[in-house]
Amino acid sequence: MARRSDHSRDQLFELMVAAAQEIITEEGIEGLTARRLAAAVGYSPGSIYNVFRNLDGLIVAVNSRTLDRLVEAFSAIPMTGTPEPDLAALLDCYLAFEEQNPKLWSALFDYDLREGEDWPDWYLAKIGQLFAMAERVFVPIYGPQPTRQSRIAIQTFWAGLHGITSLARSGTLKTVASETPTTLARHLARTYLAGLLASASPEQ
Amino acid sequence: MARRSDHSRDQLFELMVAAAQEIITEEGIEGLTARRLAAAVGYSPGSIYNVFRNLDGLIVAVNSRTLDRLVEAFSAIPMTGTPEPDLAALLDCYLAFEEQNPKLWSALFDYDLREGEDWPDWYLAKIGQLFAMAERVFVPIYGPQPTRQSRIAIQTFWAGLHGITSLARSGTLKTVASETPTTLARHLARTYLAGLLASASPEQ
DNA sequence: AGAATGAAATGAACATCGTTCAATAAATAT
DNA sequence: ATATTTATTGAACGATGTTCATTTCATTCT
Repeated sequence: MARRSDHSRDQLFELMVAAAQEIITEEGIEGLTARRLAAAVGYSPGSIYNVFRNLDGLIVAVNSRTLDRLVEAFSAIPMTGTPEPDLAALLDCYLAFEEQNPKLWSALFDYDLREGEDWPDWYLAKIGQLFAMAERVFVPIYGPQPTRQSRIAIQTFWAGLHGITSLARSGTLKTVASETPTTLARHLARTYLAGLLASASPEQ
Repeated sequence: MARRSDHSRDQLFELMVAAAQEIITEEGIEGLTARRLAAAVGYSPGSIYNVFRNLDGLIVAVNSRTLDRLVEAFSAIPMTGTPEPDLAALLDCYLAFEEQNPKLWSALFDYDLREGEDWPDWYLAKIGQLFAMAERVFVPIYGPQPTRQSRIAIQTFWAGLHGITSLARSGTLKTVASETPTTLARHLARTYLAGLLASASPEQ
């Protein structure tokens, strides 16, 4: 039993990423095991390692596609030029995406690579794209060229947002916070932006 | 070989939590395995399950102690009554604690219980204590009684802070952000507080 | 056509892991 | 001294990710 050539290497890659995505979508990343994926694609466990260095490589591939979809969703948001509604729109898009893809989202942000593995550079660059999209919100404040201040602003806001949603996911927030993540996130957006405008105003 | 009675149940609990804490401190939570811990305390793997329902129970116990130390550190901060320096002091304490206990911190905030397990109520109550300590910062703004607004404020700020440090830990921030987590955290503290004061000011 | 080559696919094997539980031995009660 | 209780064990179970010698097919060469 060998050398079937039912699929090319590229087809096999596609097949496995698609199957992995489906498993994660339905059962979460804990459901993704080598034997389970092998059964799903009709190959043996060993074959996975002909295509990916290890399971982390597969997860990187799945996450990469999720990131692509997120970038796409972000880029579809028109900027009005007024920071408040633009930030709100970005926020709503972010929260909606997370709500519609909870398990894929967890794989994206709650999963740590095994010891010794690192996110590849092209993967991190993709996250950079996400920030570039988001940074458009601050153009009215900092101008069209990204500056140190505008980068700090978007990174801080996004990290803050990530904190709210990740604590909500882990269940920590639920018992400590009386409000929904969405409420907290909107509050953060409004308040943080107000603070930015206050700091960037002529008086100071 | 059985029934040694070298230690009482309580002593055994103490022994195991201490050993687990040491292992986590040095090698992180991945280093904590049943056989490894058993060897460290001089008992068999099975004995762990006479004291704890499973390894998650042990991790809860270790985290609980870390939380106690954090609450203690928080309560040692004197409040001046001016939000800006008070929030800065709280922030510095938080960041210093994390820096001094990186692996214990990860066990506290980066670890998810296995499927089916939940953080016990008394554990979540301890996290509530932490918030109560932090909420003191906003007394000058919202008054001595916790209100919906003051709770939203501290939860949002803390979640935001958590987001910055957790992204930094996972390595995501490093490649995307040009600034250190401390810089972003201080920026968040200043800006968010400015936003709060602007929103709470008479004009609006 | 037939033999040689090369690559794709396998699946048993290895070293782990958390957890269980019948067996055992020591402490205690009778 | 005997019986009872109970703490402790460690082998066993079913998982896990990963490896790699072996197998088998498709291709190429003669």
